[in-house]
Amino acid sequence: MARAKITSVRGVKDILPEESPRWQRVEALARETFARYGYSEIRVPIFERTELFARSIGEETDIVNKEMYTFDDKGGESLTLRPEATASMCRAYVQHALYSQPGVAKLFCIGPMFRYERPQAGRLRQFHQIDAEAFGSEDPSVDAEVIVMLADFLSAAGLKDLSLQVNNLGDAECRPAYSRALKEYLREAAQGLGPEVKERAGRNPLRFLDSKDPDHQAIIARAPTIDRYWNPACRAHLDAVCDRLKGAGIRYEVNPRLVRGLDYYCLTVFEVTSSHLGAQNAVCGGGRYDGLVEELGGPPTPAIGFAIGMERLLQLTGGDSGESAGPPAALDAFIVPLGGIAAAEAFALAGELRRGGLRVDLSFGGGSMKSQMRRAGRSGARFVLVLGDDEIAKGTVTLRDMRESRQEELPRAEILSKLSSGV
RNA sequence: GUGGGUGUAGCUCAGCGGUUAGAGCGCCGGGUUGUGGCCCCGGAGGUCGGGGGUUCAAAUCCCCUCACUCACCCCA
Repeated sequence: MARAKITSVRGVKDILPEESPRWQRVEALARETFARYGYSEIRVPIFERTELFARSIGEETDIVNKEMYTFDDKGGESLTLRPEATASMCRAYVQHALYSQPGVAKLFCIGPMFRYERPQAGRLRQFHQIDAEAFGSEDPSVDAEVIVMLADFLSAAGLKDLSLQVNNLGDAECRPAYSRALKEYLREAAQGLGPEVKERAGRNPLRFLDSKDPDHQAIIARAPTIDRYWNPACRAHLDAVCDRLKGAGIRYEVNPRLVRGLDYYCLTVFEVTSSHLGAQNAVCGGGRYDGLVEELGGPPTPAIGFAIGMERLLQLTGGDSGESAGPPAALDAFIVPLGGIAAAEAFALAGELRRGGLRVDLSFGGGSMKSQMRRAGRSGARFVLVLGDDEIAKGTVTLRDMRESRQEELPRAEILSKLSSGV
């Protein structure tokens, strides 16, 4: 009898009716908040040419090396499900010449991302991000505004116990010097570690600072930090950002060991973490990427943005257990037909009431009065409309108030106005 | 890709070598010729994740495998 069940793919989740209202609330809050800062929504495709991600995120990153969902379409072209949104937004910015519009282009995008990783707490293969990007200004005030908007949104979402860390990764002038110094230090310090670790430390030394391995912590703690290598411009940029943040009353911490996993970041980077999330504790990460737009064939365009992890954010609101909020949308009325003729009448009545703006459901499949009333009770509707032979003969409907356990018989023509007036 | 934990009803779990595998919740029906919730009664629902082995006998012990989960790498 039962055929083999087809289950969802590893690392992806259904968002069930009882939880989707929470998603909608968060998305609405993001739209409202970002609009107050002058941001407009852009919706970009969830797949792009593989080349786009390879070129923007960086050939040496884990995302490009091992985490992309890449496939050839029927025309033989290599496409990839987006692992992040920034690259697509830059592509769209260039493709549609949004740089020719005046001022800073402020865009946001909400949707699913895909990375082929082993799932764990707070990490899925399909996950969702709220992404905001500001193109066209290198003013540190824009950096600060982006962070203030983020903080505004997170606090409106009700998140507490968050930690905001800020750093400056340097520019084309001072970063290479730091990178060299760190590489040299690691060559010595990482002697006793495995070949794989040493190889990685040599190829991308900054990323080593991100390691959680307890054995690495001592090495990281003694490693040179970038703050000693900042040139005056970078230092001034960070100071200006911090100044604005202080002015806005934002609590933050400068962490000279904060790095990001994508190659395109420069200057300002930041991360928001929570202590209530487990190992994957970043709710949001972001930073400046002044070279990326040009790299993708656009004019030299400074830009900065961030990505918020929706699943992680939602895990921090309303508790993990999640109060089940009952039916998705409370019904105004539930119709119980008794008998075969009544079914057609009930169907028509439901239509009238719905066109009148009410939320109405009805009992399908017949059954005894008792079982249909049970359905009515569980529907959560305040009012039940009973439509049986008696009522049809008289042209009436029995209106029962489920909360008060009272009922009255009304002419059918009066039902809509009666319910619309809210009892 | 690597390591640990867990897989028994829709859900949460008990049973851990011995007749036909259980509970609570949920679901369906009945207790009222046309009235929900509370209560009472009844019912449906399980290849005990899958495969192999040990044994007179396996949900229970062993091996393999798959899934879920947590952690590493890395990131939202």
